[in-house]
Amino acid sequence: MLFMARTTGSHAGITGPRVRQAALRLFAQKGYAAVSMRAIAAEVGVQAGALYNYTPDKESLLFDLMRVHLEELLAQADFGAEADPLTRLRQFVEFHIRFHADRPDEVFIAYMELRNLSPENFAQIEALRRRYEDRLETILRDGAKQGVFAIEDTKIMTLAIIAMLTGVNTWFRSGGRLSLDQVVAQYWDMVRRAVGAE
Amino acid sequence: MLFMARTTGSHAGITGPRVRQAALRLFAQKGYAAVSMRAIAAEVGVQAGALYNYTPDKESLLFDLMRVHLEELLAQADFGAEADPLTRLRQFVEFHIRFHADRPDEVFIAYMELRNLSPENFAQIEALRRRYEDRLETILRDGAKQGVFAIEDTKIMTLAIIAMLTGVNTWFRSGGRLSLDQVVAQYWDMVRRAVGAE
DNA sequence: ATGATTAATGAACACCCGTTCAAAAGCAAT
DNA sequence: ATTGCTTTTGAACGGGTGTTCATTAATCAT
Repeated sequence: MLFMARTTGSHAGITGPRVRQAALRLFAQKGYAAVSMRAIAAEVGVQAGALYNYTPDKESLLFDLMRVHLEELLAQADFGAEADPLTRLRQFVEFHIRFHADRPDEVFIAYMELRNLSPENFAQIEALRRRYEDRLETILRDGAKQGVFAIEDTKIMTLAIIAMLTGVNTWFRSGGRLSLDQVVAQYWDMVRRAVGAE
Repeated sequence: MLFMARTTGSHAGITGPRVRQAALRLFAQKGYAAVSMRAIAAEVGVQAGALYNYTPDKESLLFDLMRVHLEELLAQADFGAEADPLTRLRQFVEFHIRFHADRPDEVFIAYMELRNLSPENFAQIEALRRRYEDRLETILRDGAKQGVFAIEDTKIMTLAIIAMLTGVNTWFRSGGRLSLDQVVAQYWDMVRRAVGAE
């Protein structure tokens, strides 16, 4: 029993993920404040009370969605410090666009629903986001130091690039006029020029 | 009585703007769905019922704030077609940053609360925004045609530039490390490079 | 089959929502 | 002081909110 997995009496293993998935979809579609716990429960097919087997409260549902999203972002955003800055910047641009295009709902929530977090949770999410921004800024600083980039202020450049890249999510639709490959190529052109490379 | 309590009768000319101002502030701070009509009324200093002398319903309050904001944006965003594209692009960048920095609440609402509009109102706001984007795209197309800019896809470049410039609002604070003049100068550098000018 | 454990129900709690409207209160002109 | 008009009140409407919890149902180990 001590080493036995918790298989006893539950489709909790099924309901739990379904709750998070329903919350993600509804939060992204209607906004956190406009989605009731009863609406989430209805989407899952249970009563509202059952949700509290999987989350202590509504805000934790939102917070966990954001936290997991940003932790995945950080886990995958690894651009080895051995490569040259231009290569690492290209990797960053491609990674950012593809990662975000794959998760439109998570991205939307993580940017739009920050107001609904408690100050403590807000600080945690902001810290994760800051760590991601630092990955890019490190690349830019390395490139500037080596004379590969011509950048006046790496902090501004960092925020400008991320804003530009994240903006793709507001209009890109798979199956539209442009393939994601084309989008990546064009944004890489713009970023490369903006940092003054070549 | 040393302090006159708020009285009734003939304050419409004052109350109306105060309602819109309170709604703007609260919507930007807490989000549309999280702000009650009673909260807006409390900010103004009246009862909730009085608000309905100034708006038919809550959504119209939001819609009018967005509409007026975008109409002002369009009214001021006039870059004469006689100047050369590079000058007009510089004017656009400077105008966009300054106009948006002056109205953080309006900008925030107009980007974040679109979900809370009815389909008809949403379409109207989107049309206004599209007209603004077209002002920039016209500049980019003119410049590309004259060979002043090297742009593969003007539509993408338009959206990328606007996303980059609007991103300033997420971090710029008056009295911070950088003056608005410096911000304008740096973003102009980035945009000029991105479009391949010079 | 029994007992233990877990998950889900459904009702209840206290409170908040947007909106309406008759009544009251203020103002300006007579 | 009275009349006509505008503005606000305050209560009410029907319904929705997040959350709790005793009860019931479902599952698994023995």
